[in-house]
Amino acid sequence: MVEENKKKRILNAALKLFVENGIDNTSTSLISKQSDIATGTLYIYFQNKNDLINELYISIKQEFFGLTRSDLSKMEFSYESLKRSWLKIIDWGVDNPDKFRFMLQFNSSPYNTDETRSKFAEHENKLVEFVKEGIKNQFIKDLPPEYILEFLTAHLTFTMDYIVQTNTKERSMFFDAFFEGIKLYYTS
Amino acid sequence: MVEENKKKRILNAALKLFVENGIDNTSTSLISKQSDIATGTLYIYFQNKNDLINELYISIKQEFFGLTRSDLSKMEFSYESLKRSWLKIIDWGVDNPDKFRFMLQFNSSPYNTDETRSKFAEHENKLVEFVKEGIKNQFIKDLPPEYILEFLTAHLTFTMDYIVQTNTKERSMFFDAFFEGIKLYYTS
Amino acid sequence: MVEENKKKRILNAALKLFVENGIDNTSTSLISKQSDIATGTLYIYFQNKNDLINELYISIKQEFFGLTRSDLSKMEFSYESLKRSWLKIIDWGVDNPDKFRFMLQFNSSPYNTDETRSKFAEHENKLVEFVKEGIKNQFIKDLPPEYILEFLTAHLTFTMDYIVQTNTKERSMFFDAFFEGIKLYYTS
Amino acid sequence: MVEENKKKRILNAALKLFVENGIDNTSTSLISKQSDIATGTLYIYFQNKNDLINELYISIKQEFFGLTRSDLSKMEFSYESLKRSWLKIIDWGVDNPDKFRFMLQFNSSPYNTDETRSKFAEHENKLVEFVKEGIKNQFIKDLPPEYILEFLTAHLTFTMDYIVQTNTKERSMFFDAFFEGIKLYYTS
DNA sequence: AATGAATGAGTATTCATTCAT
DNA sequence: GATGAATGAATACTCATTCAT
Repeated sequence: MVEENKKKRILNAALKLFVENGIDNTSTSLISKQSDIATGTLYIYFQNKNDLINELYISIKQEFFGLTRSDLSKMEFSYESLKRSWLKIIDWGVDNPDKFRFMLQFNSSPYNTDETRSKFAEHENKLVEFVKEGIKNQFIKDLPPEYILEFLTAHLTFTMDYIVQTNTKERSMFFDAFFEGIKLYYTS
Repeated sequence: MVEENKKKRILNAALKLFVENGIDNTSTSLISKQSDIATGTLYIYFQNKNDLINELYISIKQEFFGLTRSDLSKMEFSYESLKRSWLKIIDWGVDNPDKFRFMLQFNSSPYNTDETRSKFAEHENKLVEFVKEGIKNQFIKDLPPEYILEFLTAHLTFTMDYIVQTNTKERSMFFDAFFEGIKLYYTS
Repeated sequence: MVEENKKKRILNAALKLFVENGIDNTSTSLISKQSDIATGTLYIYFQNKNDLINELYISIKQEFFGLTRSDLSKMEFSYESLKRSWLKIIDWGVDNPDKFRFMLQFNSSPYNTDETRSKFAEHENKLVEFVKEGIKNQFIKDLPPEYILEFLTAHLTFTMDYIVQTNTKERSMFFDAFFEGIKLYYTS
Repeated sequence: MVEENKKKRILNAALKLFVENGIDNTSTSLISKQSDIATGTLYIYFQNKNDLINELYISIKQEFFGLTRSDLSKMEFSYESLKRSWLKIIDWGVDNPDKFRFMLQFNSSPYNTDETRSKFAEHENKLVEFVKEGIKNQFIKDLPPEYILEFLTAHLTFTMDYIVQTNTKERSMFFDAFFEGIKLYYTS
């Protein structure tokens, strides 16, 4: 009987070590040791190191996208709805700093291939639609939707970082610093 | 006489390979080959691989900070002055995509230690002063200056990326998307 | 009750895989998979991989020697009797190319130990007697009987190979090419 | 300066170990140890283990074919000329039992690919021509030339083996056992 | 200063075998 | 008997670094 528990242990150990020392400076044997399994056991649960890295990333990214998936399908674009999602993500990042750091690390690594990216195309499309609606309804500026999404991601990322490092309780002002940059001021 | 030329060749080859394949997937022997020198020669110019990586980063980061150094000391905070610096940096990034990519890669890698960061404390302080002045003079919101600087960095980074990838000529709208997020709207 | 059927399945799968990929490039786990049994089950029927290899060889060699066993005990040496046995063996090899190939592979491998060879001493002795009779009765040249037997084996082997590869129907000429080499021409 | 001597040492150690324990039961680290070099040094001289195996085979096979190359181009087919070549090969095999054993081992291994075989096509063709001439001039039977060559090879192989094992001085009778099998008896 | 052959610790991965269920 | 997850020693190969020339 495959112990799902053991796979979890491997992924947890890998996450911790990857964030601490970098992916390439973490040997599979160290992961095994930290998971309290034999070197060969890792290869029962993962075809190879690359697979482990990818599976870890995908599971985290899915969790990440899962945070806002339900909101995204129902909600209409508004300051309030966007802010609610934004806060959810920030809270998750503050609670899961390793997962969040690993995502960053993976994104700017050679492990991040087109193939991996394509796995999340569907969700990306939904996000684009969401932003387009905001533009059409004149809530936000007519910037390229992809630009706005990358702005959102970058803003979330460094804000999360800042909150974790300074341990501040501040949230609203940070969100506004983003939103006021993209919002459309009515010209009468 | 140490041939400064040869050192440059090594750094150039390293930069190219690091960006293409990642730092850890680039062997020193490959760098040597691409630099048309013997494997041992690299170790005349650099103590070890780590040194080479750090020196490369430092030289690029210095070039990067150098872009705005003179401006920073003379100028007073204003929309125009900030925008001018912002544009300089964007232009540099568009002209030197490898340098810019490497900076990103390095930043989110285990090579980025406190020691490396401390090398640029002076310049960071100047930037903080610059921002504080903007806050004091009520040009921009009373956010933590460090937060604003990280915002600026993040915004520059992803905007540069976006510009490089889409090859767009647009600039002003992107800068405004940042500036309107932090600017202070007078309440009379 | 040990399922003799299951053991057969293992041996058949092993034979096929050994011939296809070589003994050392065939893992016991692959043999298990091809036999539709669990990895551990193989070790109920065989003490270890070495045992499996040896048992497979012995069973095939016994089948091989069995082809001519009855003939050998009754018959007197003659061109006809030798040819009949020779043809039987060729036919068997053409019908069982995998068994024949595996015998070759095993023979020139480090698995072929003195211990294995000694298992067939009795049959070898009978063969020697058969050849000695042919020499005594002046049918064949006075060469060392062991030499003649190895000649016979070598000739059978490469001829079988040639027949399998070219798919020829020719037989007699090939046998004669051997027999005329060892037959004694009467000098009156 | 590449020490050709060191490469020789590796090839010699490999040959010895391959014959003793089989190719697959000989680790590259053992070869290094026996050659008195570091594990990594082997990979300066050979791209990988497979390369080492192939290069070893090719060098031996070339030596082997070299034995008779000059004879082959000048000589006309005759009992005497064939016998002279045959004796040269036997002598070489008796003097170089490891090389001869390795050739056998390699031939019936999965390392023997079409690519390797193709390397010697030219020499094989010359041999075929030589045999064809013998057939045309009615020295030997009208058997397929390829069959005759395989016969020759098989006969040389087991005869060499027999001579090495029994340490006999006999030669002529063995050659005749082959030649009388293929020679054409004139029918007037 | 420059070379590049040599080093050997370190890496990902395999696989025969065991044993609790 | 049967299972298959688990083991860990062993393997081919890499690569940062050294040093005699």
